[in-house]
Amino acid sequence: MIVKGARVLDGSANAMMKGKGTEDDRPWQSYHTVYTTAKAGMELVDKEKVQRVVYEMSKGSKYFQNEERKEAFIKQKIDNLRIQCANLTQEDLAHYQKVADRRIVELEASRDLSRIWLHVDMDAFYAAVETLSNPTLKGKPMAVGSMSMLSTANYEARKFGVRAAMPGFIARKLCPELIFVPTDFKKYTYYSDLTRKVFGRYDPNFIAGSLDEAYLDITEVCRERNVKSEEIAQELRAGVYEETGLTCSAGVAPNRLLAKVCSDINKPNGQYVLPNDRMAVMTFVSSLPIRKIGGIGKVTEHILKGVFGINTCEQMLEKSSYICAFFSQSTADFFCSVGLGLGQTDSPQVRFRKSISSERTFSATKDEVLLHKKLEELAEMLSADMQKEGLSGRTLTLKLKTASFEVRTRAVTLQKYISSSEDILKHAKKLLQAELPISVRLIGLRVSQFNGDKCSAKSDPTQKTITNFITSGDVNRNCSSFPDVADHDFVSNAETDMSIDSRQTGQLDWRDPFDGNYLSDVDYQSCTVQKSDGVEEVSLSPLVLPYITGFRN
DNA sequence: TACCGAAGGACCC
DNA sequence: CACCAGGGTCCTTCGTCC
Repeated sequence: MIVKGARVLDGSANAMMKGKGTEDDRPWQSYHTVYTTAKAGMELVDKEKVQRVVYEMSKGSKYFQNEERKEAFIKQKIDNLRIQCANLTQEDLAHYQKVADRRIVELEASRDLSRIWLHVDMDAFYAAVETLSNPTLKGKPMAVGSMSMLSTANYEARKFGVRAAMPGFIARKLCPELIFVPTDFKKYTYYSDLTRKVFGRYDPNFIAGSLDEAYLDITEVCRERNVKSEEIAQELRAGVYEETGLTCSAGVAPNRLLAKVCSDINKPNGQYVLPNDRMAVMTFVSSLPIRKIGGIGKVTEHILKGVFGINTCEQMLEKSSYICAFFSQSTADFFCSVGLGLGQTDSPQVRFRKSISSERTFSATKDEVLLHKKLEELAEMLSADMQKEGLSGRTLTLKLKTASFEVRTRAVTLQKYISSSEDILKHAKKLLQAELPISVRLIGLRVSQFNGDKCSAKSDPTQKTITNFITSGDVNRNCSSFPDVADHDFVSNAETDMSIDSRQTGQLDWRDPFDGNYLSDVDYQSCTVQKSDGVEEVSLSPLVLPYITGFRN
């Protein structure tokens, strides 16, 4: 009965896009890839056609089959969550509503509208650089990358539906005229450095997100020069153009998460300013699709949409009781803060790399001699990179991608720190040996647990333990289950700083256990145990129904 | 129970 | 002709040891 209900829901959720029973006559509509969602410069693309071509080119391949497998897995997860959702009682809901409301009040209290953040994003960076060094490319559809994968495409190519993360052979099908240019990181780094010189004029401590984007705290420049953020953005973009001949887009907002969203709005060669005003932020966020938020990708979008009907950031708040019921606290915090339009506003920290790796794809083989040779090459490449960076580490991870695209990792942690190719190879061989025989299309090696990055936990386990027990997870909240440049930190800055700081200095000043946050954390815990008089009440703690839980059965 | 290591994923560019 | 990268970050779960 309930299951049936869930199916009905399933149908209606997709009905908006699919109409009834299109599964058979238009199968491509259900094949979603990361690169089929609209991007800047793709408004006029015949999406239906692109979908169809991508599907036709992919159908039946090993890659495709693996995608189907993963898709099925997620679909099942969604179904399960739906059922659990339907089983929530009124009391449960009332309880979680209270939890959510309290949390939202706390998050709201942490809102900081005192800083002005600017996010710069170069327009089709790699492609633009290549065009700069080869002007004959101007006006022609071109993409940077290879037949197997594209890093980016210029705007002419995007008109055909060609875009980053799309395999080249599919792109060529969409646009037979497409010119392929191999990637040349040296070139991009050179231009990236030029842009960064400009960024430094406005915020010497800017955060470089990648070669082509950065976050600047322009609060001080605006104040000192008594100019509006809009003018700073304008001037900065002009400066970048002057220094490099490249265009970029900018977004200005009270925090980094929103600034990033804003820089995408008037791309390319444009900017958008979201004023430091609570109402403006709430209005902005109310209609904003969750997928625009950094950290919410294809899967999370599917789940939130499919299970709770959440499409916009505002709906994160409307459904906050469900969110608190089904997700871990850090994840729930992130989602709610998205609904409030909160994001990081603190000053940048120096972040240290935590791992170094290299991996290579080749045509699938199970030839052990060949595999061994690949492994040896990788060990040498990795070792060379490590020497260059002066790194040594004690955890070695072997990564394999099977001929059927399944990814496996196997790791060992050694007593001593290693960096020589001999050491790496020696242990890598053992890891590989244990997996043979196997047919793989990719091998990778990664070293982590570097010498010198004291893991904070070791220094003072006791203190952490206690704090952790009470605050349950705030310590790692650095980024809820969503990686990336730490955009979604919504909670007070001191906390985040800690987890990052402690890592680099090794000498931590654990933040005082006092800021020991929020009663609500206690609440989260207590609701697990709540009414444990009747022993079987293990039910609905958010900790019991975790987010990405494997549901093996 | 607390930690940590290992394995698997989601996401980003 | 050809059939989907590579370099990272972080989160979550699980098993084992104490």
